[in-house]
Amino acid sequence: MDQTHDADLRIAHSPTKLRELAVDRLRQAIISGRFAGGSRLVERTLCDQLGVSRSVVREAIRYLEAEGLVETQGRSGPVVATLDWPRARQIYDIRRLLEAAAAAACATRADEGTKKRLRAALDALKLSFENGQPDRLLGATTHFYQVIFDAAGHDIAWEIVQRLNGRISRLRAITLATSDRSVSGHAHMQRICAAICAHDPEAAAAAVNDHLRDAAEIARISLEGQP
Amino acid sequence: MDQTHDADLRIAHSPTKLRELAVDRLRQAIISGRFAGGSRLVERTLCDQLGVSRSVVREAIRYLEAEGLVETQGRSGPVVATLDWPRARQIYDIRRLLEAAAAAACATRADEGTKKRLRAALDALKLSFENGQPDRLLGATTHFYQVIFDAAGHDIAWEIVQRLNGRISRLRAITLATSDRSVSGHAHMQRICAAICAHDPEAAAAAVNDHLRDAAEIARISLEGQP
DNA sequence: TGCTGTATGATGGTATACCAACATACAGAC
DNA sequence: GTCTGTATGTTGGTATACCATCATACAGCA
Repeated sequence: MDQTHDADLRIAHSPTKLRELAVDRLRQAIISGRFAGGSRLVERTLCDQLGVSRSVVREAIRYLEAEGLVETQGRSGPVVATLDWPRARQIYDIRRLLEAAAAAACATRADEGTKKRLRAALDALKLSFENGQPDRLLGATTHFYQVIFDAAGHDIAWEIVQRLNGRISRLRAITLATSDRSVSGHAHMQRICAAICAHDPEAAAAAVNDHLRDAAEIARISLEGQP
Repeated sequence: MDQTHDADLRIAHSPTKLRELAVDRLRQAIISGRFAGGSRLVERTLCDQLGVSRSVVREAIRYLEAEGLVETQGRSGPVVATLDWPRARQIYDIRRLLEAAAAAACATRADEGTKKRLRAALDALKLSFENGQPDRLLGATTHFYQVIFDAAGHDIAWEIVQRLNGRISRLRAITLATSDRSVSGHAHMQRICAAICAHDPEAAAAAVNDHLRDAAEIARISLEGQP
């Protein structure tokens, strides 16, 4: 029996569970700002909104708690996590370390396929800058960095970065779209792409560092309300 | 009414929930190897073992899934996560980035209190090396690094490192206790402590890098079975 | 009016019920 | 012995029940 043909028939993905749908829906609602930072997530209300039982809601909340998007204060129920500048700064710092390392690794090992995907992601990113929809901008940026992390083989770091990005999602939308920057977000990513395609890990890491430092400064102004 | 006295009466911590106890107990059982990598975690069996209902067990499993200690494969129930060398290497690499950054920040800002705590942690560590119990060794090492992260103000990085350490806990016990190292684990930490107390961030980061590189190599040999 | 006590409703924590799906054992036929 | 069909048991996913605790409203009293 030819093993190749067996593989074709394999059912690789199980049906999506209600729980998974609920987690995704809730995560999106938090990230999009529909549930603002500090707001209560009342289980029975969420049951009505999501159309599922409390079991599903509770399990979803446990996931999101572990991701840091939801906090459970001692004696009252779950609350959407809030974000102050000191914590945001930590998140930007960690991202800088992990993203710079991934860009450097990607620059070392990028093949033609990777470069092609990266340039395509950069084109899509340029379109979404022109388009002006923040969600598409976020999605395009995420995809750009995902290409880098995939090529670098940094799966676990990507998980961590995705989680951290979830926690600062509101900020990210603002910082990406901000036009009063000395160097645009798109220009930063062009530099990252160029350094990777030139197989220059140090330039790639430096470009990521610059990008994240800029973004962090805009975030700081946004959160602290003063330049 | 004196506000100071009000603060004394405040009930700061809510009673521990069954759910929290179950998470801790399960986490410890996984970390200690009682539930080996790859083994099934059957909900009803865990209910009997923990003496709680399925709700509590399920919610605990959701947390541990989000932490990466438990994996849920498509069509069968939760399994204790396994660890191969490529993933372990990623974890060591990420730890190196985060721990080196924390040590450098700690070296920059360490006050006398911090230095004192660090030296005390190092003394306790030396005792546990002599003592020979792996769990105490792990605990002492964790405490040493916690002092560093606290002083550095890197709370979020510490959360991430703790989680990553949970995933490689078996490996950590082995690498810490290994005696056929060119530089002992304790000696590495002495160097880290000395660099921090000398306010030398670069030396602190370099010492952490050396420590983690050594540990990663021992882990690789342990997982791949060849020097 | 302010304070206290009581009733009611809302909410989270936990236990249990129900069902579908899957795994395994067993009987019967060839 | 091998294969098929059926029965039974196990397990996960989801819904619901129960209870304790807390918050709020309201009534009564000084």
